[in-house]
Amino acid sequence: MPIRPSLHYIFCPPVLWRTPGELMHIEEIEAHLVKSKNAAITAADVDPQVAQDIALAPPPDPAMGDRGFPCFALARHLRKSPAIIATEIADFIRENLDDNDIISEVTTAGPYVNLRLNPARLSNIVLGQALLEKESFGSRSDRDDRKHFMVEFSAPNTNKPQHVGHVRNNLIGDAISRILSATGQRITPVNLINDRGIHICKSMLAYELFGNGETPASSGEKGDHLVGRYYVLFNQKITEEYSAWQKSDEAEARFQEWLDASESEGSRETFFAQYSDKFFNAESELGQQAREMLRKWEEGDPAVVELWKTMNAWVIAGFDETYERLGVSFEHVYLESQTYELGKSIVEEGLKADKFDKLPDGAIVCDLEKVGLEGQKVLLRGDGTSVYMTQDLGTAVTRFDEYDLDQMIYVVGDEQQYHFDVLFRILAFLRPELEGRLQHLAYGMVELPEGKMKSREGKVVDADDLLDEMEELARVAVGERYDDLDDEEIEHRARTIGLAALKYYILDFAPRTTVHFDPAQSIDFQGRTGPYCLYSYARISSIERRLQGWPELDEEKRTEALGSLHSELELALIRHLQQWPYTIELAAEQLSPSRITEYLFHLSKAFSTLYNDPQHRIVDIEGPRRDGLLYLSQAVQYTIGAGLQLLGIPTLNEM
RNA sequence: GGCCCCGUAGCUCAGGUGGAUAGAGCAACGGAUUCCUAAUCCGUAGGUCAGAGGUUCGAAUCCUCUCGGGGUCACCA
Repeated sequence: MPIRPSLHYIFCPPVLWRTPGELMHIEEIEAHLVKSKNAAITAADVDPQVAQDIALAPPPDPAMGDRGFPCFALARHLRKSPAIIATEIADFIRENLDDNDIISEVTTAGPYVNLRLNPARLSNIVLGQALLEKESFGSRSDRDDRKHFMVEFSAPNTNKPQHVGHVRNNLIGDAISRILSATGQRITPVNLINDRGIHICKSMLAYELFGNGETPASSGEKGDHLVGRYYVLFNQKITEEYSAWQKSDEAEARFQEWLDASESEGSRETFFAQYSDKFFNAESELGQQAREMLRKWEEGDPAVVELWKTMNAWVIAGFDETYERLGVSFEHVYLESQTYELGKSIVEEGLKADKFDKLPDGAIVCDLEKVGLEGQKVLLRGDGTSVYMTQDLGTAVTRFDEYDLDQMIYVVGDEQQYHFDVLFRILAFLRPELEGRLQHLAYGMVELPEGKMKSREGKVVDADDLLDEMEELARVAVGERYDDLDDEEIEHRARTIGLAALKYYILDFAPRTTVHFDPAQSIDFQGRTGPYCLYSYARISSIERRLQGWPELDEEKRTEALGSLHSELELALIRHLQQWPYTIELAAEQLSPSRITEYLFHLSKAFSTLYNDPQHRIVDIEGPRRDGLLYLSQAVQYTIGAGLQLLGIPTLNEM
């Protein structure tokens, strides 16, 4: 994995253990290597830009060195073979090393130049920084180019409980907020609850018709689940109504009209499948009632508003419980019922500025050719009511104004990519200063073995059920290992382990990936998992207990201890820790928490390997190297803890 | 049909501006515990990176085409 020179990682300068003239930060090591490489290539009379473009990367085998780079690209400029150039460049670097340079060896392997770092120096710098920064190792608290990001995620509808798809959204949004925060940016995480609209009226109507006044209290059911049951019921009822209607003469007439008009050979099934929306809007009795309910809601009809308030309160209380269990939170929660009209004035303003057009029926549209796309987009209906786009335009502008934002990130499924493309273009068209300041973090859908989840049919993996199952599995696993734990401790461990398993599993997929989720066998506690990382962390705690705390040495003894780490397994861990700050940057740059899960597994794995190695049993080792190993373990623990923190996973000292 | 995403080991997935031998987990097979937690470790096996062209010293990665899967193209959200 090459280190990207474009990463502008800047550490807060540690105040301790600095010897004058010594390299002190991880970032300075990288910068020094890049400088040496660039100087040598430039000295060979090559354009500095060419030198800059050649990236340093760890060689395939650590035995070859810490960093290396190829010389192929120089052959063209120097008219010599890459291998000869590599030799000359290696010679130059070697001859120009400072006294006591951290680069301890320069070698070539054919056309590659490889640089080795002095292990004792590397160990002192990397571990020194980790031990100083502790749980915030790799994080920045501030930066010169600090920006204010708002991250919008979750955005549930109040007609049903949340499922795994929402869980993925919640976890990605939460982790990205934490990760960006760790890079020193200012983050405002927000939710936007979709609490109004025809889909909300569906569950309300079903409840009104069939609910018999039951409540979460009377039924003992969580509010969002109760409401979700009526949403499913509504869809059952309308499916029944539709099936019955399909046998009517009128339906037959519609079918014939379609056949004649389209000259298609489609079957009845295809026709009725695609006609269902029209049926809902034009023929359905239930559809008629739902629309009537929406109309009354918009008019402020007291009875409808009262029902709406009651049911939404149930759902939102249910959501709060789920968020609490998941450990995600928001700085501000927007309700669509309070924001859905925000965009109207902005659309009007665009019309006055001649950017939008008015259709004969009064609808205001944007000609998408003006923003580099085709077709047109309705921004406001002819009757003056708003559409999704209206509210998104309004909330975006309002947020930039109210929060003094630099960037806005929407965590929304990739099915809405086109919508956000259009939204961002129209926003930039209206407000040129917003150009490039909005991002859509699009993530793939979560699919079940039997296909897509269907909330309307209740074919979903429910978020609360999933959490329950994870905890139960963890409870069993804990129970198998200990028989002397009190219930409270078992519960605590089961909750943490179950949550770790779920979060790690979900976040280990790159966001773009469509997740194929098999509830029966997807989540494991073995191998590359959250519990695996927790386990490494807990083992280090057990070393601390066994050895009665971490060493506290003076600077000289400590330097000696850290400098005594020299085996391949020890150096492998130190090199992993060296990568940690860059890993956070990379995860932030790519908006991908999976960079963190990946890193944590590799780090935990490297630690487990050392831990199991007979030559590295700390209890069997004495003197400075024992202290060195203890410091190393402590640094690894800080880092695993820091990483899990970015994923929203709490740690355990015993599992 | 237009646009977007994807196709890598039996399964699920990684793979940074193109660089050295394409990785991991699970599953399979074989080992390791008088020991700091076996939710562990070590090893074996498993790949025409969908296919074909092209660019390049060098392609899983960039370009073109083909095939296959998904999404989207509403006055829904």
